[in-house]
Amino acid sequence: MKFKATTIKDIAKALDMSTSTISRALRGSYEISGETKKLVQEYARSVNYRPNPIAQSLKERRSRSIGVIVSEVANTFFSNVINGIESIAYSRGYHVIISQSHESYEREITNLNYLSSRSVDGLLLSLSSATKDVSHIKALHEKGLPIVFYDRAADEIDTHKVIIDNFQGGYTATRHLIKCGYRRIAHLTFSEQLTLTKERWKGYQQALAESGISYQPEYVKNCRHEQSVLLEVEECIRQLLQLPAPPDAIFAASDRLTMGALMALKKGGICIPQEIALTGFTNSETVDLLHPPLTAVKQPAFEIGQLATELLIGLIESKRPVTRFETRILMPELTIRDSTLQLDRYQNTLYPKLT
Amino acid sequence: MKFKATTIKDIAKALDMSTSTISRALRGSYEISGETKKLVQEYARSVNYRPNPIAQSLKERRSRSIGVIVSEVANTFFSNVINGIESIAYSRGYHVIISQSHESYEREITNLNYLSSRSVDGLLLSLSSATKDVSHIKALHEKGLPIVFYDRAADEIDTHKVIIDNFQGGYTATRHLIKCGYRRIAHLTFSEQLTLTKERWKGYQQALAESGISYQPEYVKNCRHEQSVLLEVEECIRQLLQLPAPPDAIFAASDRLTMGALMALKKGGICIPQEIALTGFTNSETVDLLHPPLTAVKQPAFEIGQLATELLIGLIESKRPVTRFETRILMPELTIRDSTLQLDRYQNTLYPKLT
DNA sequence: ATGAAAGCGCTAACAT
DNA sequence: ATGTTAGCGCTTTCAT
Repeated sequence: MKFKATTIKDIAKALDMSTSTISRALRGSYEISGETKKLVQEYARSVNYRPNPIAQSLKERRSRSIGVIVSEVANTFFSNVINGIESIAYSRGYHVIISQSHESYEREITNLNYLSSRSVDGLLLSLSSATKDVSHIKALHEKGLPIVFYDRAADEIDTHKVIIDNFQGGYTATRHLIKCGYRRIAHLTFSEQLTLTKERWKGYQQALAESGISYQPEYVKNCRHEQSVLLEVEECIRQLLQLPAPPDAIFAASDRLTMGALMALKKGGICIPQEIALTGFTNSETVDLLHPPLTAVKQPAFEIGQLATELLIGLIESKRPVTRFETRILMPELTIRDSTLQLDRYQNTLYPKLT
Repeated sequence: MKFKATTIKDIAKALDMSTSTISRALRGSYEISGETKKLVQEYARSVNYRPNPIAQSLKERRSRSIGVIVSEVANTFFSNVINGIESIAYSRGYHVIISQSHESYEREITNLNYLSSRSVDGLLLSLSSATKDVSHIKALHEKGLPIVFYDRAADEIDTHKVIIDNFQGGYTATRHLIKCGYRRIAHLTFSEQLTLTKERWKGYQQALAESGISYQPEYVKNCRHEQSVLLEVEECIRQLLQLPAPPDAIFAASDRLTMGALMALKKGGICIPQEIALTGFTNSETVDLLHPPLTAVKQPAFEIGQLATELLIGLIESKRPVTRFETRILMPELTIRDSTLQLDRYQNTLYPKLT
């Protein structure tokens, strides 16, 4: 069942030369006469010769491939990051190997081990939401494996990072709600150990504080992603609506939470934005087609992938060890649609003017 | 910058044994004494030894990895197929390498060459919509590379295939529209060379014929995916609506066409389903959250991935050449939502009764 | 300008 | 039960 491809040896035999001559001729070495080169290259083409990258990798101790760990490919944010990664990797001659952590710490470790032993030349990493301890990553990094974090980075590891301004994302979304006139704003957060979560949360708090709205801990609900997101979100929303002063708006900190909230509210027959406003992070491409179209913060996923890949390839191809690392911060963007409403009742002077 | 991992040689030196003893001990060969085995295995663990899969691949002429070509990871159908593939591959000890063809014939060829030269043990393939000629695939297949097609298969190549009953999908969707009372049903198709397209189209025709509705070629619009899908679909719909008897319903044959149609109709301010009904193929998970929730045909993407992977691994691990190939046909499922409406005006006897 | 030979890490046929 | 050796396909040093 195995098929055998043409090797350098085959060509050498056919042309009655040595393997080294073939190897050199194929790579255009200056030591080989033009005539021989031409002969070899033409013959190679005629038999459709392809160098065996496995053998090359073994020899050169590099694979010209980079490993990527995403949470889920079935998430628009990550699939667009992948497209960004591929666009750069492809043009620089690298291949991309993708694994999914499915938000599991164990799978993250398994994948990491696989990829590193598989001799990827570098790693593009976004932490799983379950990851609390990053020593497995640190170990690889200290052994010299080039790693670039994207989106969800580990503070403890000093390497290149490409993230977005999560504080700003949380701030802008919340600020928009406040400007619209909402005052009782709930916040759906996820994995507390991710810096990203904390930052978005801080942005939320800052926006509240600036407008003199007091921070209410009971308005903040953490979804641990331990069971079905939808169930978790439903439960959170149920609790929120049972509060003596239920929120008039929700800001969800992730794609899945945003969709979960939309689903849960619909299921509960609650009108958006009339009964409650909703905004959140999402990269969904059909956000305009939803009911209602969602006011949402979108991350520059494609650009994140591109930038991270450029940095990684820089690391891989650097002649001497890199010791100065940079953190690139991209800006998320809020698009206002119909799930948040400019409330007339706040157009007057009852509340502090907001600019 | 490179880091050097522990090799069998290192262990052999440290323990003063031969590399073959180490190799055998590590793989638990019966020829090695329990004592030696234990010693070696413990030492290996203590130095965190990992076999180098590149070297293993080179030696064994297999990589324990399978290549997958999808059109786009950023398409729910394909990302769910990938999840299905991974779930099986993972448990059988295979790794998955994903490439995207982006519906381009050239990229399909490049990826195919890369993957095959990269010594994947087998290939899971879905044709790009631009692929008309499959001789590049045929060549690989004839060389003995195990290939399983999923979803979009090449008729000319005799190998395992996992597809859905596309005829049934087209038939059921159209039939549903007819049952609702729609009579002027348009059909948005894509790449004419794909069998899948033809089958869905046939299903559409059959449903019409059974109800005595004459087939109107001007109701069938082909979108070539040559430019932005949205623009193409918009143009198609514009043409449809300008017909003397514009359609009262649209059946779209692919995910992107369905979303494109929804977008175009919304943009044109046309109400669904009041002014025109819409149904189509889609695997979007947010289909319930759309406005309106779409009546749609969903493909069992996860199962397709699983089944295709099982068949492929069967092929890879088969002792003798497989000559009898099977085509597994899964059933798509129509879910009725709000983008199609039971029209009262057709509840009477004006039109032939439909059961 | 070309060839011979070693070696990347691993496995396995063939000794012993 | 363990060691020796060859070889997977390629690159590269060292001869010639």
